[in-house]
Amino acid sequence: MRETLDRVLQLAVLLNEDMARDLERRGLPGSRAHLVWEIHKRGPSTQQALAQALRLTPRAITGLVDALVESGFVTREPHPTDRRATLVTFTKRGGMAARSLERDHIEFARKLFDDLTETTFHNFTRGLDEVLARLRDLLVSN
Amino acid sequence: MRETLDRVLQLAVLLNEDMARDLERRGLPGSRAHLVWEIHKRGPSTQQALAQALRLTPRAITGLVDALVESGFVTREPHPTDRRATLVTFTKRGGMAARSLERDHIEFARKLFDDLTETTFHNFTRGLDEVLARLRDLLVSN
DNA sequence: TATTGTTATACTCTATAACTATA
DNA sequence: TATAGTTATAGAGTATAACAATA
Repeated sequence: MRETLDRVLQLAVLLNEDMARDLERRGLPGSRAHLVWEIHKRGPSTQQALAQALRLTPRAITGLVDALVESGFVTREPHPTDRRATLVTFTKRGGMAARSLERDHIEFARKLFDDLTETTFHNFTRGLDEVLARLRDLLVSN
Repeated sequence: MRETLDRVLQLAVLLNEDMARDLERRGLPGSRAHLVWEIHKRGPSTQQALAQALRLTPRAITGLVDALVESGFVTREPHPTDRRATLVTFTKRGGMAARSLERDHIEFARKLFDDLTETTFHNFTRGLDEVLARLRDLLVSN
């Protein structure tokens, strides 16, 4: 079991490094990509909403949004009904970047799993589901 | 396939968060634990060797070792034949911490996989191996 | 000359606390 | 009063570059 856990951890490390390198090439180092991904999933969002979704402080979001504004991925638009709030919104460039992330994410999944037989893939997915459920249990009762 | 990749990524995130929280409780926040783990695997090591193993700059290792010396996990011992180098070496406390990490790592693997039937576990491990091999291929030819 | 580790400096990401404008 | 976001400040982790001691 220890060997299997070690392999899961190594898979996590390698995926992480690979994605980080890829994102850096796109001009979206580190956490900025998470923010782009979140806006892609949610649409234009207040900074509060983003802070909660990413479990960061509002201050951290301010810094990330500043960086993404500067690099031209998003703009701060006025909230239509609450003048305290801003809606972080994709520019054309930001929207294109997000859609490109999504496409390449799917393409990457295909490359990663395409070699597996249908049975192996199915069994892997099944085991993964059980492990994930078990981990969630462990975290709740931690 | 996209759903399976998403689950792998979520497993990575959850494992990461869980381990980070656990390590912080032991007084080994963030990267210091990686360094302790590496010294545990390698035995007393020069900072150069640690820099290469963790793929960090020598300067980063200096900072991590400083922190571990200050918190009493390691000492810098003179290298027996090379007076430029130091051997980063566990104190009693550091050695105990490393062995405790190892024990809990194994215990965690048991908790995570114990519910799976033998067949499910075997199939999961097998799929994991293939995915890991495939990912290594992709990284080489990136 | 090359290598080991350090000092000096800077950047990113994160946090807490105090503040402004609005609700 | 409470909420959205900012300014001010601090700490961890990382990097590059220049340097001292040693090989």
